[in-house]
Amino acid sequence: MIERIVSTIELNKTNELSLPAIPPFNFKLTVCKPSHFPSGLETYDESEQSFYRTIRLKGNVCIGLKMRDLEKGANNPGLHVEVYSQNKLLTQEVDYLKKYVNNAYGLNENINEFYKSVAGDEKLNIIIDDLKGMRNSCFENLYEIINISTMLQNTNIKRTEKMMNSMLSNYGNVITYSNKELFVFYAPDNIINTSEQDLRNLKLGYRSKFIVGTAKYFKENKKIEEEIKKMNAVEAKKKLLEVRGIGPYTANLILFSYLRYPNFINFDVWNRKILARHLFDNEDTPLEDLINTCEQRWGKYQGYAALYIIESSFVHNPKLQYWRKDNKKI
DNA sequence: AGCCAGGACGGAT
DNA sequence: ATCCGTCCTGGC
Repeated sequence: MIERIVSTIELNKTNELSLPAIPPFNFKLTVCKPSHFPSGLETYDESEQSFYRTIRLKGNVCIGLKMRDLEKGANNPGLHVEVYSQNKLLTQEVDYLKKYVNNAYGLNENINEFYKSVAGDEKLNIIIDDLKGMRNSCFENLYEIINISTMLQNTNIKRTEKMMNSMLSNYGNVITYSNKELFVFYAPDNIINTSEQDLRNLKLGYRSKFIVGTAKYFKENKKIEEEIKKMNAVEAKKKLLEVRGIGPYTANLILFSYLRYPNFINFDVWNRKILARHLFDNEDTPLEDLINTCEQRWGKYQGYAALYIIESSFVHNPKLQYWRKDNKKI
């Protein structure tokens, strides 16, 4: 499956964690979003009902996670996590990992607040009942989500997948654990000596200079991630837009997915069509009308409302995957 | 062969 | 403040 340009690291199970979630919690839809493209960083095993995901800890430690539903009943839900690594993790590494997973899937967020705030919206509530307990998920750190968004810009998903695969095979790591083989995302250090031309050869196009620039930016601004987390949404957006390669679309994606502000929507052409269909039964609604309607109707939870509508359309429209990859109509 | 889709940018207005 | 040509690749 994976082109082995880098060597594979074999990992063993070294720890198990139980992470409780505030109910309701839908394991499958939280860890494995129907709209997400296959990246090689994660995979869902249907027969085991387990989700495999990799992570690079500070200090360049490659980790594999195997997650399943805690299955403690509706009142006591959560995540069971098996940790695979070369060496046993230090206590602070385990603590970091717990916090990281907790935040990536919003386990401590009370999703009932969103449900309450849109209780009057009948059409949305049909979707909510269907996907109940799904949370926003972003397993990437700031550097990784910027890289992915850069590769999402100005192209279709098929090409994004190709770019990701080239980048991961050339600059990431490959780990094997529990009979799965997955990539681990590269870090700024892995890119810093790469030239724009190297990435152009991998068909990253004009994004090449942004990817190289982002690695340099993170090398020079080591505190950027914690700084942005401390800011409010308006400040964070302003800061993000200063990074070359991040525009309004990418900034909104990061504000919603990664920083978990529930009121931001990334209006790419596909989301635009899905939301316009839901709201107006007309794909070609002007962007301005969409923005205003989402704001009026769902206010501070408009991002979450959009997430439910978008994921729902992927669940119920098998053609959508195909359409999204090839830029065909729904 | 030539045209178009897809975000970000930067220069022009 | 807003508009528009350009960047790059792949698909038609």
